[in-house]
Amino acid sequence: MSRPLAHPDAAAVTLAGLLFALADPVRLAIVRELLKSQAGLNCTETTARTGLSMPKSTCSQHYRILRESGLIESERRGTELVSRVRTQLLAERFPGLLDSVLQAFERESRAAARRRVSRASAAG
Amino acid sequence: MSRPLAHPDAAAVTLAGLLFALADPVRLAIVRELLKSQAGLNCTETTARTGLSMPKSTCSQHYRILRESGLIESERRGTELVSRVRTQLLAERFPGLLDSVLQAFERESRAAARRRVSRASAAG
DNA sequence: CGTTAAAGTTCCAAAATATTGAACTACGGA
DNA sequence: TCCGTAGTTCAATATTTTGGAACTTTAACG
Repeated sequence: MSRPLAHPDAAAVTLAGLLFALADPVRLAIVRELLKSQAGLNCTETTARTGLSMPKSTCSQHYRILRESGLIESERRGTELVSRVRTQLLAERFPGLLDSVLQAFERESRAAARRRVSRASAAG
Repeated sequence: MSRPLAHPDAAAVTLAGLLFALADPVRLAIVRELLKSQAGLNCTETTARTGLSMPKSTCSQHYRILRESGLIESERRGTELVSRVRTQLLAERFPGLLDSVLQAFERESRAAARRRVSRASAAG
């Protein structure tokens, strides 16, 4: 568990960094899951909830990238590392950005769900 | 200049694809430059205007990724390939997304400009 | 027509990144 | 103190990106 966790301040958060962090489907899913639970989640829980399966080392890497981009902040609680989305900082630095990405995500999810339904009714 | 250009339709445009395409600083700069010129630009012009220097093969690759993500459409005009941002399709598929990304880009550019100015006045 | 030039594309090797198993560190019980 | 749990780091492997060279296509010029 080693080194102290580095959290960039508002000025150090870059658009390129955020887009890079969000551009990975796994990380986008993690962010979304973190937003759903305002208490924060650890790596293991997130993996479980998103239904993604990945080794701990990969999860750890993704969290590091999310943290270093400024998207999330993490805090040690005993043996685990609990993370939350830095909504306030993000809203301040790039108002509307995270919202619109998540809105797009939801929009896409809804469309996918509709397609599943219509396929099922066509088949049945 | 070989194969016919493939342009995904609205339904085939995915958030992951768009974020991936936008997450590269070079591609983000290209998109921004394309938006500034509503007539469309070719690879060579874009490289010149953005001030980026890259070989043709790299430029071609970036354009292909932008095209396949649905961000831009390209049309052959003689020997060159002219591209435009598919603003309408994007607004339809993911309303507000591109806008907020570009707004964030401008915001960041302005902040960087301010920093340059204040550094210069501190030094002078 | 041939030739030449311009603009991109394709190919492929090298460079850069990402993934992941294994070893390791930290913490909290029993 | 010894175990088990949660994460991190390391190093090897796998994947992706970059860019030079060769190639294709179109146009312009004799």
